[in-house]
Amino acid sequence: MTPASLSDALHAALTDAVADGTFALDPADLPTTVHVERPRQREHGDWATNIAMQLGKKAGMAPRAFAEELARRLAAVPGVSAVDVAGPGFLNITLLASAAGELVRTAVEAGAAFGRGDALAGESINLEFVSANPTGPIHIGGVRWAAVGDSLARIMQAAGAKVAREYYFNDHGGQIDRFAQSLLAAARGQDAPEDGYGGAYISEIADQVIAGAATAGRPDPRTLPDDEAQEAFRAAGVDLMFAEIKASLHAFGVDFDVYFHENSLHDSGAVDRAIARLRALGRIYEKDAATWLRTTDFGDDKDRVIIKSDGEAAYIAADLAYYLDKRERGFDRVIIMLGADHHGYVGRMMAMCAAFGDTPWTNLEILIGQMVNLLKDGQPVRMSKRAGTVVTIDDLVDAVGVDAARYSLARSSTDSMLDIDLDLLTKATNENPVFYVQYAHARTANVARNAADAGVRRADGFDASLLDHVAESVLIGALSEYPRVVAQAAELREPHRVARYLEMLAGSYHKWYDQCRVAPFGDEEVTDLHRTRLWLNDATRQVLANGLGLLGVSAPERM
RNA sequence: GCCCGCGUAGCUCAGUGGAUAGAGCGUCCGCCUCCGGAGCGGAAGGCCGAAGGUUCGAAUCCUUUCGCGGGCACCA
Repeated sequence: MTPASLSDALHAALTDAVADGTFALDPADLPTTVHVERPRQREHGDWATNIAMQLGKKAGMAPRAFAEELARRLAAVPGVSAVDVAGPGFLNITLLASAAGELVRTAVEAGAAFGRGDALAGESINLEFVSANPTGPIHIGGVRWAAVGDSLARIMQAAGAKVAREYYFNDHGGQIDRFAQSLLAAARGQDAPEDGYGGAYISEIADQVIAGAATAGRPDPRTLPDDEAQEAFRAAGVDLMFAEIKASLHAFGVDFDVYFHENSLHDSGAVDRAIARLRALGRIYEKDAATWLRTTDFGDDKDRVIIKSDGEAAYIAADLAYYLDKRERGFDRVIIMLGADHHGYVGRMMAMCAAFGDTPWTNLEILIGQMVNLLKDGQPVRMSKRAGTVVTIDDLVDAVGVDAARYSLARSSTDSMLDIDLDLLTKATNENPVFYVQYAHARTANVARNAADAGVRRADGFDASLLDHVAESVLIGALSEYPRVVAQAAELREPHRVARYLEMLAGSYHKWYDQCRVAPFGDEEVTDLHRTRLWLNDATRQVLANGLGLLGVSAPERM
């Protein structure tokens, strides 16, 4: 019996009681799903619900009386061992070991599919994340979105959604011009321009541009007239930077389905078409030689310039076209992950969405994540390219490896600022909870090996009623929560829930391991208890592997 | 000034109205005669920033307030 089937049983009991008039409620008053949760205290049973406290008053009954009646009906359900009413009206439910343990078989047999669900079935989602400017390597701030975004994509896919990962590549505009100027200056041995980029990577890329031109038999770009030279460095430099970013992300385990170039929106006329569309809808006006979008009609603080008075498209013009492009590619849900420093965009982006006739927060969803704070010796360090204190995605991976990096970035809520202490990270890797979880997985693999050596085989027997140790019912309860954790993480867009869940599951497993032996001692005879425990061991292994997979973290057989 | 996020154990952080507020790391005490001790058991450590309110019940929701971070362009 799973929490879902228990929830269904509760719902059925409520429906019956309403139908026969015991509860003076309208069927519409009943929630579609009755929420059950694992009680904090083990003595409170396997599952608990507060439904009696929610509905009692509505039915004109004392919550406890309501609970008593519901308990009576639920106790008759097969698989339910005991139902107690506690406190103000909690229903504490204990399952028969045999009923609870069936989940173990379900999990093993479902394999990699265990935990997949339909919470997001039928949704076609475009998830944009990272989208760092190609003016330098991805630094530690951007890495957070790489880890969280990719995990979110995996989780939403597990929840049944069709997801495209997308990276928006800002290869147009002033920042890129400054990047090109910086490359040119470095190539000619000059100082970086005002507001330019001065890191060591700039001269490295400049050298590569020069070398690339030589290989291709083109003239040395340094010798061209200024504007041609700058364009040569721009075109080649952006490509090189792009390749580097892509390679770094790939090494981090993150591959995008689409790398979308902003330039293409301008070149293809998509920007003009988007503006024409809005003009036809009456959302556009001209003022002070600029073209404006009336975003204040849709809740924005002020109207936004989309074509500047110098005739150039403002940044948001490309956003209009990009959003429209995504929608026209068939995505009914466009999700964009942005850092807190871009929070100011939300209002205008939602207004833009509404201006097209779409529904803000439904067709367009913007997730704001707080920034990463870099610490050294416990003190915050301001990252500066000149001071050499920039920490890139590659630095992080070199220091701690992909698993530890991804896990530590994905395990906390993006609503919270994240402190990353480099010194701590580089020397004390065992302080990362990822190893606690991975070790649990390695341990399940080891137990399985030992069991196999001792001649314990799953196929020879499974008797769920034998899983009656407290540690086993706790572990089974933990396993049974996994599908709902995945669904919830997907719906709330919160991958960290999966990580926290895995830590809890690993804890339950370690405790079980300590108390319940799987492989027989010495010449002890192999019994169904050993076999059934091997099922439980393997079910845990499967869930740990599935969960780590959603985070893009490996599940090692040995450590 | 206005908008958003966050103030929970020594540190880093979970906890989308429920029962005695949790984990990892750090500190202290135990456990290798049998599945790997990267583990387990136990202890210490909290006025959940503060004050009001909502209700059977608030770390969680509302208001106010203090502190920290971020944002308020014809930059991208």
